Amino acid sequence: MQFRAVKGMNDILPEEIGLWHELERAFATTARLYGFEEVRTPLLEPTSLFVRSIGDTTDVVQKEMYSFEHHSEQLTLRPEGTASAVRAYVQHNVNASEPVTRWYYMGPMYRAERPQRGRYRQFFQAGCEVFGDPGPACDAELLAMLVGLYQSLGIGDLRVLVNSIGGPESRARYRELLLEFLRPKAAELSTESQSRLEKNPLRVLDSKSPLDKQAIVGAPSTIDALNDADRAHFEELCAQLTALEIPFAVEPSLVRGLDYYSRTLFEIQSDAGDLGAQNTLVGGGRYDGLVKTLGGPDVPSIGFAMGVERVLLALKGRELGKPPLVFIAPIGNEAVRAGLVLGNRLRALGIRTEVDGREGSLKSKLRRANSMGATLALVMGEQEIAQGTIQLKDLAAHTQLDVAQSEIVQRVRERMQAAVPVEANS
RNA sequence: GUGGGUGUAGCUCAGUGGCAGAGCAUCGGAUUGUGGCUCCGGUCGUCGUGGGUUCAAUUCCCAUCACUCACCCCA
Repeated sequence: MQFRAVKGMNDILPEEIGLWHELERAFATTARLYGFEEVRTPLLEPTSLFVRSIGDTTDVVQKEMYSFEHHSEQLTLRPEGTASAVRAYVQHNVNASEPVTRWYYMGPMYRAERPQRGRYRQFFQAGCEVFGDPGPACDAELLAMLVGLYQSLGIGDLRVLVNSIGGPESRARYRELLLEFLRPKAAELSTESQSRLEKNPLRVLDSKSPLDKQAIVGAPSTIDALNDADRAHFEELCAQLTALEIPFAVEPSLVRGLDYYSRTLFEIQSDAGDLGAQNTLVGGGRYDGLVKTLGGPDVPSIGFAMGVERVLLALKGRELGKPPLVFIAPIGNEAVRAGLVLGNRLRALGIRTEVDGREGSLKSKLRRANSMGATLALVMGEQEIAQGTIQLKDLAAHTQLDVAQSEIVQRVRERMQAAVPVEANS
């Protein structure tokens, strides 16, 4: 019996982990730079948390959650991060100790969708949430942060899309406007859209069905239905983005699928790298009513989540240098024992070291040293042991010299000092 | 849930109704103990699985499973 990873869940092998580390570090560094602090919440939450926050008419809740019962508790593997963050924010009364809270998180999410490029059943999200700031300044700042992050990673072809669906009042009004527009055309819509027309008419807007695209031509835009306060919020956001010199487009068809959003919605897309049809790197928006919905105080909030695998796809093709390494090649038992001791002395100095204790020819060991991208090789054979030396080989320069055993650590340290520390690119 | 594509060596893929192939990787040799390039050689396969047609199936047919891309939806 040959075991395989569960469908839609991927192993991340050492070959690709370097890019993950780079992205994780870049995201965390950027988020901290903007005043965010990390939170880690459980992967498992009460099922009702997601039903309440995401909405029971959404696809995520209706057919994509990994839910089960354990000792008569209904539990779900988190399909997204915002609900958990809000739950933790409310549970710990965070609003009582500070007026504004900025959190970031990273971790796996679970949705039982049909996998394809850029969409997996276990996938990683990196996200930020701001509690207690009604915006629009923090809305603009989030977008500035994201654009800066992607640019610093070298991802090109960025498209920043923004929209506003307004608060509850504007949203209700828009719903009616849209229904008035669509009802006469109901027969022209795709069957999916027909069935959800009355339940969730906004979803028709971002349908990719040609029928629906045709039908919504000339439809009222969400912007048209905004009340004065919502409109002022959105217009100021646009002005701030312009001031920050962030190119953006107002996209009236941008309506997020999760029910909790209000006012600002945004999305950043790219066609860089190997991204397939799933070209949305990050999506987010404001959810001013969610904290209250989940039993907390009336605190306005905004957040985003980016798909880590998608950002990685956008980066694909980039090579990372291997971290510097000292490769110890001892021949014979006596040399291997000495090599083990030497290896630990070097590691104690923070020098990444591999000891090749295998039986085998020196040639095979040096071949491995080379394929590992080692900076230095230390040859310890009969000859060296006999004369109390170790041969220090510089793999790149093709030079070698015999060094007394008593001096080898010092010599290696001098050679490796120029090299980048292990953490920097591993 | 719907539709398309692909399953042959560790990887990327050729190929044929009649002995199973290449490149890369790996291992060894050319150099008794010296890596990158070069040259020579070796190892590695139930040709996804099950059934059918046939003297003969990896090839043709049917089924099935897996992977993959796209739709839906989403990050």
